[in-house]
Amino acid sequence: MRPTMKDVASAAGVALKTVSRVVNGEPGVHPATAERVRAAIERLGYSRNESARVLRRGRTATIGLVIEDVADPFYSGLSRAVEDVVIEHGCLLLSGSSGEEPGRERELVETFCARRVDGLIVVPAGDDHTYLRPELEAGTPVVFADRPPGAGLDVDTVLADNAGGARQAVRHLMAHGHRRIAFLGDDPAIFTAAERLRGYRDELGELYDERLVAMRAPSAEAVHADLERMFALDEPPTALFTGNGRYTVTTLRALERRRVALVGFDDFELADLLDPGVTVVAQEPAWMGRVAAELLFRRLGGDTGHSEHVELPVRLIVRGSGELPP
Amino acid sequence: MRPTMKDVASAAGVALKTVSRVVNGEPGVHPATAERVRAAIERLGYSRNESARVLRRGRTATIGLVIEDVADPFYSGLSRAVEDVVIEHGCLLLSGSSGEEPGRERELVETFCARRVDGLIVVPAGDDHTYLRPELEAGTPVVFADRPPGAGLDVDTVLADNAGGARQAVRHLMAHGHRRIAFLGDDPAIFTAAERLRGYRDELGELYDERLVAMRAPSAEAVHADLERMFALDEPPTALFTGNGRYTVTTLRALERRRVALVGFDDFELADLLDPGVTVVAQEPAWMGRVAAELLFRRLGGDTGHSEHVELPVRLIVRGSGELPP
DNA sequence: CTGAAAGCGCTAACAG
DNA sequence: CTGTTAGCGCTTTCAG
Repeated sequence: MRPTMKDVASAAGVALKTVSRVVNGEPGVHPATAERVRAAIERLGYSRNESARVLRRGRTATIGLVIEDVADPFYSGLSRAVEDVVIEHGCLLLSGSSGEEPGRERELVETFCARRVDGLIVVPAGDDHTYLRPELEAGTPVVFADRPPGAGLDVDTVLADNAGGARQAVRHLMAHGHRRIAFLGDDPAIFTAAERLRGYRDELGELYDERLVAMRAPSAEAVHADLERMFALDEPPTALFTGNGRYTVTTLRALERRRVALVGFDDFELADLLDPGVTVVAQEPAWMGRVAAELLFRRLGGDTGHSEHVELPVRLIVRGSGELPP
Repeated sequence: MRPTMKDVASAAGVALKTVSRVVNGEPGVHPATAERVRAAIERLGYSRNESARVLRRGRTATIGLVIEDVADPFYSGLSRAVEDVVIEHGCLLLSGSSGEEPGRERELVETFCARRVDGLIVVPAGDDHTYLRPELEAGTPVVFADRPPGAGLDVDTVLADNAGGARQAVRHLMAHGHRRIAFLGDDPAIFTAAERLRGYRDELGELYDERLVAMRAPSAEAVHADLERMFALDEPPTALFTGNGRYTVTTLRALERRRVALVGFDDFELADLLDPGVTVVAQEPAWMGRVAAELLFRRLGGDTGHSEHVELPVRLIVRGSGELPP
């Protein structure tokens, strides 16, 4: 089996505690003794068992991250930023993808909690988070990112200005002469989709027409069908506003080479290389991840103030598709 | 503090061990007793402390994954697949990005090992992995993915057919009449880059001209400069072969709207929407991740056969850019 | 069917 | 400067 501190201790002819001191760089060990211990460690190939340490100290130095899907560029960008902050703080990251399934989200969170992660960053899939109550009461800080928790939970949140971004997109298209602007977005059960719809609707005001709205999961078939339906209207849309990165891409594919004005929510790689370049309302996933992680570590550092609600601005990037005339 | 098994035991008026039996679904507990225990668990909000369990049982039910960068679509696709397999096996995934730095790779691996992960999947950044020796001797299975370990380490590997893919790309361009085919790739210190160069060179044979080869990190400036240099030659290239996804994108950007035949290694989203569509040699990161993870779990299941070396095929996807005439 | 005791490998508290 | 002791919360072993 693997050598333990006890083995190192007898190999070096010292007490267990002395080895512990050397391993943890605690002061008060004679240099010569320390050297003997280090030699024994080297010789036996000893490495501290963190599990035992965790059990004794009560902190795992581990953060849990639940996102929707690591393979989605938005979330992988967020993950990487979280990871960087976590490492800076000498911790490790346990992460999992919920796949937009509330049950999976809950399982992941509960498994992370059973492992006693020191803190949790969650992009929720569901809208009932009462199951987190005991964990919060036990003192585990939790930060929700991208989407808020279900009702009745008072935790820190880091969200983007979804409604404001949607307003900006619509305003931009209207400034370029459009009056018939369609919105293609995800199921409004998803917070961000609902918020973007709200912004779209608010900005359009009188011009709002529900026939120009389609909200469901962005399959190629769904998007194709929705576009066909809208373009067959008496007054078809002259511009499109797509509700997220995946929607934008699916829509561009469905449009084939038809040139229709388009603004998408979320930036994506190569948006600039398409013809025309795709005008987008860009979020910064890495920024969101970093802010959420830093907030979490502030809580871990002892900040027990009121829950904070950060709203990250978004910005319009003009590239051509949003400036096409009606 | 949090309730422990002991607390549950006294609340239910049974012994510690009985609670343990109920929590673990072990047989041999009277239904009525079990019910009392479950009620106490519910009432106290008890959840088992996995750290203590791990310490006692010696298995963490955790797999470590070291990749280059989660934010890179290739690795995030691989990650997601690994994660799925890991979850299927009731385990959790600890992951980290090396950022192509050997030191960071080693730190991550060692930290994972100190946490006693049950197994490790590594996309190495460095080429010396002797530091893994003690871990391997302790019986921790390790699978290398995408790139092999440094000399002297006999472990399982899952690699793509890099050289074959490069040969395929070159053959395709030659079949379309090209004789001056440039190669833009990463630093050949990176295994995949070196292998692709090898395939490119082999296939070109007599036509190989080192002036048409540029290998370094794909910054916009570097690629721009390399292209300028090559296009200024007496016999400039009529086609380009780019060594990975990031290189392809950087090169497309540097080319602006110049139409040059191009085949890229790695597929990427929107390759089909560009004009012309980008012909690529595609790998399947999710497949690689799944194969690596399944191999790892076979080892964890007790398979102690010789180390395996899986080579995953790649496939050419024809979209237009690779079929442009000289 | 139930329980008491030992101990996983480490750190905290306190002596020497 | 060094060592001893107790115990983190659980599972394992063995005894009722």
